[in-house]
Amino acid sequence: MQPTLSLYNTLTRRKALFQPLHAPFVGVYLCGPTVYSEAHVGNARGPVVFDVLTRYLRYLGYTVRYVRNITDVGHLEGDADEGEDKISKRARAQQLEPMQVAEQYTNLYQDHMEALGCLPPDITPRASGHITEQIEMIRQIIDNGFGYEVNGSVYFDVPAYNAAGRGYGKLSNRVVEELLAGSRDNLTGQDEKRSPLDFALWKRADERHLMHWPSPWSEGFPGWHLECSAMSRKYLGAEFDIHGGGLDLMFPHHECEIAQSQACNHPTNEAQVWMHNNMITVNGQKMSKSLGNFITISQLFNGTNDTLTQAYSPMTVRFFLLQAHYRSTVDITDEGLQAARKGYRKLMNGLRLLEKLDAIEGEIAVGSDSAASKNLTNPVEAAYAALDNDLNTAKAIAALFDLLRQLNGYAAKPELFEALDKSVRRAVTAAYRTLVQDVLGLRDEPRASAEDLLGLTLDFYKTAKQSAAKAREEGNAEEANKYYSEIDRIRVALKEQGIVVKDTKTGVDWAYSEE
RNA sequence: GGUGACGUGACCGAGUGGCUAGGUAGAGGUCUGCAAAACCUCCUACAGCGGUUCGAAUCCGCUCGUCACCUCCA
Repeated sequence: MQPTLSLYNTLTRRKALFQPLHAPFVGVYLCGPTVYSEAHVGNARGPVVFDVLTRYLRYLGYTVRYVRNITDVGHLEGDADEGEDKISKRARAQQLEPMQVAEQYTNLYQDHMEALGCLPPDITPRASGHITEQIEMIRQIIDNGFGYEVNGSVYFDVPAYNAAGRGYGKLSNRVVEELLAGSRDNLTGQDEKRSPLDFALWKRADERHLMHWPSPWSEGFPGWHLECSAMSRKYLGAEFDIHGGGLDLMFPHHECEIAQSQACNHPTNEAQVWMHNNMITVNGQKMSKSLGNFITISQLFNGTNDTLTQAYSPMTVRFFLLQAHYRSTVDITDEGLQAARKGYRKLMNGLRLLEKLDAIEGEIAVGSDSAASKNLTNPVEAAYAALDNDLNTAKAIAALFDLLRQLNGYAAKPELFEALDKSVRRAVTAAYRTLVQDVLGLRDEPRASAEDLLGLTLDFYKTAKQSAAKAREEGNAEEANKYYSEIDRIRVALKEQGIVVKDTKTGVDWAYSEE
């Protein structure tokens, strides 16, 4: 397989042709959500981008194993490593089992991701289900001299690691000395850490802590960077192809992940390609839980957020996100979403158009190299080239609109389309479908429910009945019969769909046909 | 303070030395019983100032402005 896809690698700060370590297999890991509250739109960007990435890799012929974890343990709140586990805190407030909270938000998250058109990952590992793997990893880190225990807690020794020439900071472009200089908690006397840069691998649980597990060091819980190193290693190997996440995870989370993995499995950068999607902003400011300026995914779907005037469907949101390149920030606004909705629907109308165009059989071939044919195949090539260029979905979508404009033109003049080379016709309609549905993952969302449409039909039925009755009263039999034949047409048509219209004294109703 | 990113037309948003981005909105037209959709045409911008170059939105410098990471965060 000839590689064509280039990806921007945070580690090298440049784009490079993507070459899997073990083609045709590709291992992809994306940092998933912490399930102690509902996800906001910002949390959806990574999954959507990586969904397109894995879809495209598969389109290119790779066999992908896509892992997206669920963090249901370990992330601490508050300053340093003090404070309660976020999940525990939430659980106490709601009088629920911690795992119940985690389960609830995990399910919600997965429903949202599915609605947004994200195919389920191949593996969705939970941090809580991989405590033994994490303990094993800590043991290795200690054995290799990069971890130390204090009072039942274990910390990663960043200075020792860095002194060994492993390059702490290589991903986020930090220098250990500068980090130390900029550190502000260098005076906290009771801190167990030897260096402010050290981070927890294992924490002893205090009595308020609801989630804890036995370990060689204490009854406690794993540190918050460890799960991804441990789980990615388990399912993808000590070094795999692509690791992704939000830009804000680059430091310290991903930096620490690399350190942990390398402390165990030197030399490795855990993944050969590190990808980071940019943030979603609201009024130019990053959407974040701590700032409180977030729009949850539910709010977006329901329109129940002050910054929104209405609800936006999942596919509108997906299209909105894909209209920007993943490494750019994208500002979420009502206007922007409205524009996205129209664009998305336009694309969907195009999908329906294809059936009409594909039904055109004949051909008065003008050759596949005619100018008209080239005009059609050029945007298709441009779309794939855009995706190959660091997954530029914005540019790919622009190319699709270019193609669509032409197809719409041909729909009005089928004889012109018929005159084109058949293989070209087939190729471009197929490409449109593939790009829109399979690669970008945009599906045709039903605009109206069957029930709503049935209601409309029954309204016409009722009106016709009233008109018929009125005509009969006025002695206009011919007029009345005209209406009755209309009424019968509606009855027969609905019957064919398995619906029986029932005329009752109280009005018109319907039921499923029992035949 | 350290590090990094960005500033594109009414709005969103690609591009990164010469070639129309695209979507939305707006104006005009074609089509049309009315309308919608669609198509055609128009509105053609790159924060400011200097520099490099035959040529810069694109490279360099300065100025102004915005944002991000350095602390949980996708």
